[in-house]
Amino acid sequence: MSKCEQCIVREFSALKALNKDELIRMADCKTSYVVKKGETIFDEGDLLNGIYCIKDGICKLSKLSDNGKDQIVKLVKKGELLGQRSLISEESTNLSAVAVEDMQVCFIPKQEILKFFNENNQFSLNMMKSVCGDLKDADDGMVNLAQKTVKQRLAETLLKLESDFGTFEDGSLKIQLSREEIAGMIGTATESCIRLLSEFNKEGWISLQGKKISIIHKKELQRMI
Amino acid sequence: MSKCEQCIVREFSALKALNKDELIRMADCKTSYVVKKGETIFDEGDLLNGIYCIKDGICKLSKLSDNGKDQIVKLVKKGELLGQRSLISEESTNLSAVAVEDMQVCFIPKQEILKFFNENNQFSLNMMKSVCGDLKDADDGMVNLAQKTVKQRLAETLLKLESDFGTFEDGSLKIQLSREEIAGMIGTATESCIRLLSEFNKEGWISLQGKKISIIHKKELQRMI
DNA sequence: CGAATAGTATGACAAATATCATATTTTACT
DNA sequence: AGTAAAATATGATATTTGTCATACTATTCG
Repeated sequence: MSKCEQCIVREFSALKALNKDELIRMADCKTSYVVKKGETIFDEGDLLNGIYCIKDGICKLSKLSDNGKDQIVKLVKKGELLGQRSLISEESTNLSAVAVEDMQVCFIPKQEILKFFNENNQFSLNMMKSVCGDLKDADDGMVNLAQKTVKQRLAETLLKLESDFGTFEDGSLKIQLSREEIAGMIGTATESCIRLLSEFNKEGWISLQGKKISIIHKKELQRMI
Repeated sequence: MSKCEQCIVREFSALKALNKDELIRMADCKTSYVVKKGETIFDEGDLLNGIYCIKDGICKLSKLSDNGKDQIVKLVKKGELLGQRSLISEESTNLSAVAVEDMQVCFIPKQEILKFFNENNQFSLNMMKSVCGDLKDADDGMVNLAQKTVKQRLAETLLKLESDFGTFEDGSLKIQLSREEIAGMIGTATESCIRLLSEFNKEGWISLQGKKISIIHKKELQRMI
């Protein structure tokens, strides 16, 4: 069993407030495992008995709509926690979490987290801040979905993917999503997403080579948001 | 200065966790005032120095989009708190709050709330739950905006207005919003909203008499969601 | 390696929604 | 009460976006 004390990713989440003793306790009760790309961590409606700490990789939080499309609400990456909302609300999840690339995650049981809430005020505060950050993002997301065009949302999403996940040396986005997943993020039909990507490509704003997407003229994308 | 101890609405929010001493302290430092319909409590970008407790009335939380339209993210009513997100995140607000009907609100300074966070764990937990509830609603809202038609969102919104705010004896919704505000909630153009309301009216699912809206056939509205 | 499958691309068309114009009704105000 | 202003209503039209069909390309798997 690896030690949480030595795990650097805890510094990126509410867990950074935990002291040495708490970290040892957490290491004792956590279970860590690997999630392959495409595998599900939890499904809409599941009752979670704890939260997940993402040691490596990225997953998507999404909700299946009646029309059969998967709306992606958030991408969660290394260092972030997963499942807090459900745990705090004491409800089953409203979203499912699926790995977008291979992941390493640790599961921390509910009882342990509740103890932290009770004994470590800074941990509670951190967690609150993190949820508040999500809320702000979601509110902004609503406004975008309601008031911006698909084209604007695509431009914005591409820019955000670049700033959140970075690029390889060749300039292409490190995070590789399918066209369907990008469509699910911006809330449009897959064909519309593909069409607009082609258009951006023809305009010379981005370049497409298979799944690799590179932003060529960031300014042009920013201008249209 | 009225006593928070005797104010019933505190039971409906995170404030219910406060003990007698804390309530007395809060009563001491709070300021209560009246907000007339249409008046602004705070504006996008304002730095809040505390939170608001709504003693009576309803306000809308909205964000102005570049296209000049106001997207309504949430309606906040009697008993709820306002401004927590901004206070916890220590950021300026991303939303503005405007009274939809005459209101009575109390302002509680930041320092006091922070003290409660530090000394009253149940208060923190309650606050967290409330923010998590907002997050769930926002996530659901995103999926609706992205995946449902304007017609479906209008039907859903009407049903939600009825269940959240109730009806008068004549069956009309207690909360009275302008067509523009309803359009701002469902994320569409005012004309589209008016047109669909007319259509629902002609179908006999709702009835319109000026600003008064009554749901006649709830089942039909539910069926189309 | 080659077939099967999933993913990507594009055209043609349909449906949903926004925009603009204008009429009508309601509300606010002196 | 009477007028100005705002809100509501509706038609005509343009634009955006979705859907369906089909082709092409990449990937997987025996």
